[in-house]
Amino acid sequence: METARLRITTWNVNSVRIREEALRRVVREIEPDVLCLQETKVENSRFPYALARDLGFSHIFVDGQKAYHGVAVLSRLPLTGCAAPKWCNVPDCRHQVCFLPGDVELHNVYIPAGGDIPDPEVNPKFRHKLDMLSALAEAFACRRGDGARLVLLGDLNIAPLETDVWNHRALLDVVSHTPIEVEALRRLQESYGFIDAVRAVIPPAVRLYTWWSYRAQDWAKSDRGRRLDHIWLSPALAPALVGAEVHREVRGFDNPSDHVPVTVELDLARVADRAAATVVRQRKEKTCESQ
DNA sequence: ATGGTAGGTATCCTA
Repeated sequence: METARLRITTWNVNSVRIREEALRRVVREIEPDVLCLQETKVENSRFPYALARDLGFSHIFVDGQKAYHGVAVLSRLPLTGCAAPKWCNVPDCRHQVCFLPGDVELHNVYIPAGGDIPDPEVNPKFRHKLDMLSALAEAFACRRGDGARLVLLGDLNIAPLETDVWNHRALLDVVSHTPIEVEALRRLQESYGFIDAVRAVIPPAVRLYTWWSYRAQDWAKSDRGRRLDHIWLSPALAPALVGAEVHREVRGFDNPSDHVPVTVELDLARVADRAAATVVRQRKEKTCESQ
């Protein structure tokens, strides 16, 4: 019988070029079929393609720029329909969309960190963060109910739950956990009815972090983390969810990123015939175009 | 309460 299991991992790698050893170990230990990276910090022409191919990823989709941001999808499976949308009239490389076999539409997203001051009137970086979230929400709201098999993942730079930060009260006015951001993230999630795959597996009552500052003397001992990296599924794909993991141990690797990988495992045999979903989606796309 | 580290780039920006 044909295997329908799919392991998809997201990781803010904080420079793909300096992370070769950690990248090799992550792929060896996690064995993702699809590895989505953020903060690659490299132009496409200088991306380490040979390393990616050596790790078994023969399908590589990059959208990078010099020094800042940058996203990449490394895949063992063919990628089709690749696009790198831009938002808010900003040329940053922060979003990729592509299709995996099984009609799975993958969105690799890197939301702006937002700077230090949580006020959009005085801080343009915070304004940009909120604007990109609302622009994405508007785009997905237009498609709501189209039955697509969506995965939206990446560094969303927001920790929405009280248990997603080491101290809820202390972080209420710290960018990444302010009520205005949490509300903006909630609106994006609700725009299409996305399911938080990680919290569907690991209960919200459990403290869970994906990022620890480089500035701590001992990140593991102080454990002042935040859950900034997420994997969401559309309602049509949610029944395929069979597992989710946060790879905390990766923060303890030599020369680590400050973020750790997050993985979901999907079993596409658990979702309905994709031909039916495709028909619904095409009908909905026509509706949106005519508006 | 403050400042702490890391990566890329080219001397300071971003996270």
